[in-house]
Amino acid sequence: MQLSSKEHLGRRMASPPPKQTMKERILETADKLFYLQGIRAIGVDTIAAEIGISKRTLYNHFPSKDALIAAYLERRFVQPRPSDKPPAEQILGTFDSLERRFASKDFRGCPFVNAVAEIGVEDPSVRKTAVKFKESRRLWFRDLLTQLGVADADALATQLALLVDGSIAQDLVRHDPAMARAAKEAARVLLQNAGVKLPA
Amino acid sequence: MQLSSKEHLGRRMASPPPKQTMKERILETADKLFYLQGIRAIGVDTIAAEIGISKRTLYNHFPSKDALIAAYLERRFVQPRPSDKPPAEQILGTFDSLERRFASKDFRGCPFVNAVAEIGVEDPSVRKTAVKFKESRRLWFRDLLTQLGVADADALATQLALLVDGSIAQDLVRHDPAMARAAKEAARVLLQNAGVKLPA
DNA sequence: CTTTAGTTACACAGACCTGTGTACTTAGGC
DNA sequence: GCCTAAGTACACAGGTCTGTGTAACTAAAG
Repeated sequence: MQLSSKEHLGRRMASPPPKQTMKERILETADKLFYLQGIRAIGVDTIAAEIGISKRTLYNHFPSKDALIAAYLERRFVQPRPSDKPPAEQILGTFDSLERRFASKDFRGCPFVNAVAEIGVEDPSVRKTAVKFKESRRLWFRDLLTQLGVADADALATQLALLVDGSIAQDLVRHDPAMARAAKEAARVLLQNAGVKLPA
Repeated sequence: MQLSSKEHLGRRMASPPPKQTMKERILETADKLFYLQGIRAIGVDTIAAEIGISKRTLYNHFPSKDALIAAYLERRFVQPRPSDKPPAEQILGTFDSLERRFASKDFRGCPFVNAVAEIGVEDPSVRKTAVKFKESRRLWFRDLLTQLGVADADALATQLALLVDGSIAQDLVRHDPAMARAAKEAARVLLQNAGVKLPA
């Protein structure tokens, strides 16, 4: 079950490959379990056991489960990388990548929305992180729409964000990647209606 | 704290006003607490205490918490009543009523989506109920669109459902009724694009 | 009045969970 | 060879949760 003696990661800054820090190993495993099975469903013992470390070690890196949850959500927060593709293509590509993620059996909805549903009432910081994430994606849309010369880029960005979250929620319950295609078609109509010329 | 001696409901079929059956009282309270605070966050003790009954009584009406959860979700499943308003008005009215619900401080997202996020992994029946609900609303949209003579009513119904769930998810994290208005505007564009003539 | 169904009060088993305390081991750095 | 930092093993306190067992009570119906 545990293979702790076989590998000794966790040293600081070995010359070229620092491999993976213990903190990162914990976060990686917590991410997998929290996301796939739910934050409340997973105890710290389960996370430690999955890595093969003692619970004590986990608590030496994170003062509490709440801190681990916060770190999990912060780590999920990734900005989309700037791309040199045409803006319209980037926007519509969002729904293609959603469709790919929906097709995976490991997709379980939006981690931020799920976290709010699970513990949003008793931990307000979770909701704040979720808002930050939602807003960052909305602004990403808005920036691309502005590049396209769309008049009311702000309003349209919100609408596109609705389609993204709608398809995610629908896929969470239906497990149907077609939800991403439906969202893409709707997005296409909204973009065309705003005067954006779309390829093919 | 408990006022059990003051009221003695729970008799069977008194002539005109059966008032409220014990089972219904339990379900009503479970609904409030499960929805507002989360299924996992609320224990059966809390529900019993809130009504002022003993835990034993609760378990005499529901064999397990899982059964209570299932009944809670079934009870949340309400079909929209048939209306004589014009179909387009009914469709857009959906978003107005969403906006009203968002404005309430007691709105906490879609109970079915939340339930799937909370316990969907370990209780597959929850997801099945959620699918049933989502599909019933989609079909309600589809029927109205068919009445409007929309060609691909099925696809458009799916897209409208995405907007509904998207605005609910966004409001869950943002607490912003404007999400409903944004969804309504998007719906308007999609309907017009499908050839539906809209008032005002 | 007696029977019966529903309820209450309360204890408790068994599980699980977060977080801590403690003594031991291991591996580098100097 | 010694020191220090990190991890391990393991017990345990204190809390919560689901579900059950039991004896007493209450009210309605016959």
